[in-house]
Amino acid sequence: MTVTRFPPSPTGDLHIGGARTALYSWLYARQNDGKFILRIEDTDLERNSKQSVDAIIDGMNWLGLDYDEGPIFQTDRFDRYKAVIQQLLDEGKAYRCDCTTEELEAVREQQRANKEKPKYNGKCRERHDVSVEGSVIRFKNPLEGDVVIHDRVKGDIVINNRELDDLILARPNGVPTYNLTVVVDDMDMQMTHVIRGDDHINNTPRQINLFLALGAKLPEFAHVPMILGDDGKRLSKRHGAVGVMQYRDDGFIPQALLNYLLRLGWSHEEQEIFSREEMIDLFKLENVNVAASTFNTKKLIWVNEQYIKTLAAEELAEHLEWHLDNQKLDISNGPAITDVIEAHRDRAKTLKELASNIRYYYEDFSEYDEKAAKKNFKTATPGILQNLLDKFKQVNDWNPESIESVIQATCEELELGMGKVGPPLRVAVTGTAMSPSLDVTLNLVGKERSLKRLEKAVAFATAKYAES
RNA sequence: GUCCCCAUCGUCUAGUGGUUAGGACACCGCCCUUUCACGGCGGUAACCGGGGUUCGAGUCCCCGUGGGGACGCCA
Repeated sequence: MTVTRFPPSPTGDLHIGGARTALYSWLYARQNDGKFILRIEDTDLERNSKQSVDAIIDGMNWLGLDYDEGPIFQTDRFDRYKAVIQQLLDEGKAYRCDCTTEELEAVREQQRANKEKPKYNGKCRERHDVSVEGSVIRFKNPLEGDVVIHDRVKGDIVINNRELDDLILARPNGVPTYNLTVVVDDMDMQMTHVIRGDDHINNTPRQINLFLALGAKLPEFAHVPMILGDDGKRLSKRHGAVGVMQYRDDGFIPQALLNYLLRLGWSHEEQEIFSREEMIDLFKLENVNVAASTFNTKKLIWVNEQYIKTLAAEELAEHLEWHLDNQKLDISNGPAITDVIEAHRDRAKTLKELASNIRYYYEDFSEYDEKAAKKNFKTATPGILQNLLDKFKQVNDWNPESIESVIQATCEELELGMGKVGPPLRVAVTGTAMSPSLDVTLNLVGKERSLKRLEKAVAFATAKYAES
């Protein structure tokens, strides 16, 4: 069975880069009816935090990347790691080293000065007199020969063992380190595919050597390229949104973000929008691009718009709920939210924007948009609005058609074009210069509210005209 | 510095020896229009450089150059 995993270290939020490798791993598992595991790599006791664990899980949930096992915490598996390390020690595949950090740094300094790659010099490799107290345990990496990674996206990568050094498996306090725990876990969890960022390519040959030393079956490796910020540098906090949840706050639909992330560095013919099912069905590791790609918010926004335009109104309403709540907009007193969504979905780039665009259906406004009022409330306005108001009062069946016919009637009676009547009416009823077509807008605002606002606008415009 | 990875429009990409180098985002123009949008139509814009291989290279090889990554008792 196919088994993949996503193994973040809990030192921060779930980032865009992490979200994408999680997505790829998840897709691969789902596509092959396999298992997707969430593993928390929390062996750096200093830096990891409970909040980060929660943030990562929140992010995974929001994105809908469900896992079949986990979260598994490496800190719960220390006994197992210790046993493996002991086994390596017993078999002479690992050794104790008591070199001090100062010593190590001096060696590296020297190597750098000699224009060499800094690495451990193997001083303790053949010693047998190192005391347990205060010493680390190192892996005896092979000294010669090549390690070949048969990478599913990059192709074969060859690294000579001379480039590698004896990595530390356990700190003096016995806490195991990353490369050891990853290998033990991937071995124990029978990982078939390791899909991760290509910043890990350098770790892979070391891990392969460890797998080999443990007599374990090698998983397949797939290193996906990094995501860069628009300055060409690796994506980081400086490039705007930190965690994935920031995108929720900014009004993105999780599926849209997933869609964007999928297409960033992967493609299928000329398709841009993929449903969840299509993603699972069509994703191929071999189609993942080999080069790093730049994150582009404008395209993400475009993808988001596509989802806002096409998702079922009910589903959109669910996603919108958080934003309504966040913007303190109570929609219990007003038109059905799905109707409002239908009227506004072509006009919003984000859910955040959508939420703020629809306030006037549910709440009265106290002020007109300054520019809109200035531009559209003229000396003739009170008369026009009063004419509309009188006719609207007579309408019993409040619907788009009846509203439209009133507007037409006013235009004819006053011998004015739609361009003279529509804009002031819009400002009067919505307080803004933008809304869907007037028949739809007034219908949603409702008769009672519309009349009240028209009365207020007549008064406002009259007073304003009287001033000058 | 050493090792590894990479290189097609500004950005995401298609392209696997013969194409007018295609699509998408963005940008610009036109149309639609009571506003804001949507939409429709059209346009600008790319094979990093140099050597090979070949009848023929964006595509294969080599060398540069440029970018990214790694070089931790971080993961």
